[in-house]
Amino acid sequence: MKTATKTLKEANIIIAAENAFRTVGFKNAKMDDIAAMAGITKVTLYAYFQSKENLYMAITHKAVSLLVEKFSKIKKNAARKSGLEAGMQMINAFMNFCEANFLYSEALLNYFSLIRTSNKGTDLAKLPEGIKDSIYFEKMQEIQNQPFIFIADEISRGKEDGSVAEHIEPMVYTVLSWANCIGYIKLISSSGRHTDQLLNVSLRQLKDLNLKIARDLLSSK
Amino acid sequence: MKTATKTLKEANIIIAAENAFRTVGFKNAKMDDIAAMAGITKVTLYAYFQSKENLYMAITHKAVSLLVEKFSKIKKNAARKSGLEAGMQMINAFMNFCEANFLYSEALLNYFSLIRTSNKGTDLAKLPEGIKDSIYFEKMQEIQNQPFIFIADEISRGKEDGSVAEHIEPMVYTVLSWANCIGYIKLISSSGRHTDQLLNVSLRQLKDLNLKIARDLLSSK
Amino acid sequence: MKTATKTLKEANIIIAAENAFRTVGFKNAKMDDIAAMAGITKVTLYAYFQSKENLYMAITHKAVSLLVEKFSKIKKNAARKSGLEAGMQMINAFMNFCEANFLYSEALLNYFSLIRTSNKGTDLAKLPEGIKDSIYFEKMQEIQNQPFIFIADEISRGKEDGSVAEHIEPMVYTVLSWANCIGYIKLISSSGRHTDQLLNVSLRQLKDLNLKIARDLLSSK
Amino acid sequence: MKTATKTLKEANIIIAAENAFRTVGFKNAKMDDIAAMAGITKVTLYAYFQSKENLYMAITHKAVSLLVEKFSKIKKNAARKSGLEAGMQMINAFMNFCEANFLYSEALLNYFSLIRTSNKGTDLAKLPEGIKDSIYFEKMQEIQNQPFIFIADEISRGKEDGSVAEHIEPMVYTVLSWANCIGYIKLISSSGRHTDQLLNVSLRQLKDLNLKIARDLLSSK
DNA sequence: GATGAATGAGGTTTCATTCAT
DNA sequence: GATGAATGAAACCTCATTCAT
Repeated sequence: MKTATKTLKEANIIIAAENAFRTVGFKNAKMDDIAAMAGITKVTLYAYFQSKENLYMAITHKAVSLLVEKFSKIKKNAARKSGLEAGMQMINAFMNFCEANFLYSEALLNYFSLIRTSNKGTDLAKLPEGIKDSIYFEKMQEIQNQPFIFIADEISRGKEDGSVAEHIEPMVYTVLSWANCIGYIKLISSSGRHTDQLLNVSLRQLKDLNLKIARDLLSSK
Repeated sequence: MKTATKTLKEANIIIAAENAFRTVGFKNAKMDDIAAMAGITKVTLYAYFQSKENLYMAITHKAVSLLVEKFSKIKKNAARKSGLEAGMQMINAFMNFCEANFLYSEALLNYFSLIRTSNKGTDLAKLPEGIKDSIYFEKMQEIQNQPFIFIADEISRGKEDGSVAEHIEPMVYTVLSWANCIGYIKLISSSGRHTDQLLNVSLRQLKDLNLKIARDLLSSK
Repeated sequence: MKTATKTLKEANIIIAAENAFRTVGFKNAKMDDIAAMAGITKVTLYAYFQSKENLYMAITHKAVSLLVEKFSKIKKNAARKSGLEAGMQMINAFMNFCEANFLYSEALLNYFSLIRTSNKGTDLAKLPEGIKDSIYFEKMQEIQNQPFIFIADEISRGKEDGSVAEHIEPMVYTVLSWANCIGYIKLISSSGRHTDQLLNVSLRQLKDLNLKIARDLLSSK
Repeated sequence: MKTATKTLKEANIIIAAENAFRTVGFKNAKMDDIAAMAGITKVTLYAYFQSKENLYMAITHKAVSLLVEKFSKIKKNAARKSGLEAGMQMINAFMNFCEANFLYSEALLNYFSLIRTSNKGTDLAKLPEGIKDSIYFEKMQEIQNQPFIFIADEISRGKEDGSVAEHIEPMVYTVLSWANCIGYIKLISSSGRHTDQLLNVSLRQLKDLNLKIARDLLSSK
């Protein structure tokens, strides 16, 4: 099959899988159903993705790719803005991205847990079956740091253009911001019942506060 | 059976399950093995915990209980300290607790995802099998907010004793701090490879920074 | 416990078991329920009857005992009637007994199957667990032939008093009659749907015919 | 799978099950073992037969089918013989069939008990689990009367050709004969110990007598 | 003996994954 | 590559039976 066709088919399958996982969760989603939704057979599904885990990993990879793409666009469009602005835009974009795509944000977090689990010692032996030789797990390891680098780069630029304070270590604050975003995301994920309230706290307020703090931290003299 | 005995046996089983989950992960852990480790039969295991999911939920409940217990002690011991100090101790304790107990912190986060999943609409229909009518899921819903309340209470007290700034809304900053902690925890969980480095960032540095920011935020005039 | 009390308790339990078996069948009846119906604990139930099979065997024993009792009465009351009359009364009584007590008739037949199953070779090794050392199985073996003997005795007497033909071998015709009864019982047991019709055959007609044939056979010169 | 292949595989499984049931009895036979004997997995076994009960019902169905087949052949071969002869051949064949196949005859009788049990009221609610929606139970209901019809047909023909007496109602005497056979079968099933003696009665003698009586009844003017 | 808890054995089910055609 | 059938692993369940107190 020509690569183009193949890529298209893969994309289709991934979309079907996303729908399945989003609707009933990873565990409850059945490979049979995913295949049916993608209009193919289960065996064909396995021809493309060698395991359910790998399929999920493909979604994870897609999520990071999409995020990197967003960051890339921001970088391009914000070339004339300050490093601080560009960085803040990325952080904001990350939060929006996660809010808009619960599945993707869960996939991201799951990936983090995964590499922790697999590294109790130093080897990858403990990786769940289906991940071991997952091609998408390989791919993930290649790009997992890219989003961080995008933000750190802007912070560095900000230090040069004066929008970011001197004493800021780019990667430290990148990771810090990233962590704040993740925490926010994880928390709001538990507020499904009341879409904009958590313990009587307005999520919008929380988000704005989070962004404001990040900005203050970076620019504070 | 006397309640005391029963509770004791449950605790034993939970410990066995924790070991299993910690060692091989939730999915790979076998009910048979857990039962064997607890020195009982699989059937007896099912008599106590009606499903694997419920067993995991019991661990989640234990995790929150332990955390609440810690907070409670801090509250008692810090009666003569400022509200700010007490609150910061709790936040610090939360981070330490999660760092020390990866299983517990994962259980906590998993719980958050779960209640999100179950609330797409308004009903609990989408809950995975085994969670429905899980007694520990019930129990969780009763205590899930307690840790937040502990911290918010201290912040409130801090406003009265002047250690916390006037404009601080206790629950907003509680949730914010909580989110920061979670983000930190989630990130460090992915640093298994290099136990104290993540993207060349020192985790200790990150933690201290996180705490410093929280303290500054709360006390800033 | 005094024997009288014990016997009473046993009888109570057997009645409870009969109800259970009659209502939901042997397999579906639960020892727990039987115990509850008898107003005792399951463990106490086991103290009296060592297994479910043995309990069923006790019912079988009761059934045969009741039948023997009936035959005994008939023998006593028909002392002045001919041997043919007495024998026919017994055969008739057997049919009525089985019709009135589906559970008893099934128990009887089941016993027959059982001793066949256990005798593939020459030993009792293949007996189902719970029968092996069943005290009621022992007892059954002692009385299993009694009903036959009662009938055969009357036929013998009939040969003497001239009501039964000379050439009739008592036990052969006893067994033959017995077989006819069993067949009739077994067949009507499948007519539950239409309580008095089987393949458009009136059961009363069938029964009368059966009796008439038996009588003709025995008395035919 | 092609129907032919499927039927073949089913037949294989049934043979394995027959062996298991014959050897250790229905209750003691394990689905795992039956599967192993059939050279498949337990799961596959369940894919073909949805429950142990259904598997047994399939055997019952096979038994009736085989019997009907025998009757069909007799009918064909005895086209030039009298109705009486043909009918007697069928009755004889039935006895031989049951004698030769204890498992089949037990299955037949069990089926009779079953439909009685299920018809206490008017619904099928009381059927043991695994029988409800059993496809072979359905099938059984379709063919359960066929053997009777075969015999009744021959008796009818006998009335026309004069070999059977005028006053004989075909179905009444069919059922009567059938009952006699069943009774005989059931009795000999309990004679396992002494393969040709029961209460000192020769089984062969009993059988011949049974057949003679049937013939006399049908042909008696 | 009575009680509640535990056990052992095996039936049933669900799926991810693989095989054979 | 596509298809239907099969597999393996483990969850889940029901009960008769037994243990410990």
